[in-house]
Amino acid sequence: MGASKSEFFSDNQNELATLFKALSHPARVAIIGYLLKVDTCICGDIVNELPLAQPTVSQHLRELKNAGIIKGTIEGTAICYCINSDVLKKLEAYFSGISTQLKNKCC
Amino acid sequence: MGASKSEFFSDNQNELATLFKALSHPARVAIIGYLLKVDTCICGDIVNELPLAQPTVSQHLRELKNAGIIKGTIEGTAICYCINSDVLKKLEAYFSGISTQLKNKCC
DNA sequence: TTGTTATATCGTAATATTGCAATATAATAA
DNA sequence: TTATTATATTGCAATATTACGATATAACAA
Repeated sequence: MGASKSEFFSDNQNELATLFKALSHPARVAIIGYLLKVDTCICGDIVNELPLAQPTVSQHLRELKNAGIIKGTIEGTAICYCINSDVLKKLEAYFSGISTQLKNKCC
Repeated sequence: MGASKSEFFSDNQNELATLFKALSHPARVAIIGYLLKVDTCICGDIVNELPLAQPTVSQHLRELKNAGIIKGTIEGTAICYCINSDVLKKLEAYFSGISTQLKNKCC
């Protein structure tokens, strides 16, 4: 097969899985780290930061954008990418919720 | 190609990507949700909770275990799975760290 | 022993991901 | 206009993931 049976799972489960999939490659984790490190959102040098060819970086950026984790707006010749803080707050809430639930467990 | 160039990224980036990959399928998100819901760690009925065949569920459990997100110990005929809270705390810390860094940003 | 129950592994088909060369597009500069 | 620069898209090969039937294993029951 190869295709996930996503129709059998809840919207929330599918949404979370999509976000995690977007973050499931070290290049994309590195992109997030770089966007956090630079002070501004104007950043046209992500390609130079990564050990990958330009089309590959572009593909990774698109996956992060499709998942809603980053936003990109055209800024003249360059494109300005920045983190979508709403989505990352949702993920933070997911894990802090898990942490709360784990407090009373046996292991 | 198909193989990630993980050797070009840091250990931390690769570790995070591995954890996110383990969570990047709705069935595995559902397994985590179920393990949180049940009170005890003795849980031999994960297969019945999911709309997937037994070998498929076993495969998903193995991926979660390989990533270190869950632990499984033999309990007679059944196997007792439970969440590895250390790993989830690491993920919680990752996102709360991001949230802190985002406070001073422009978007 | 044989049967049953719970879970894992094997094998394989369908599909998805990764990476990049080649090429396209789109904005600005000369 | 013709460059140049920045980014995206196309096409394709290599590899990984997903799913499950068939089968194996391992513990316990009769």
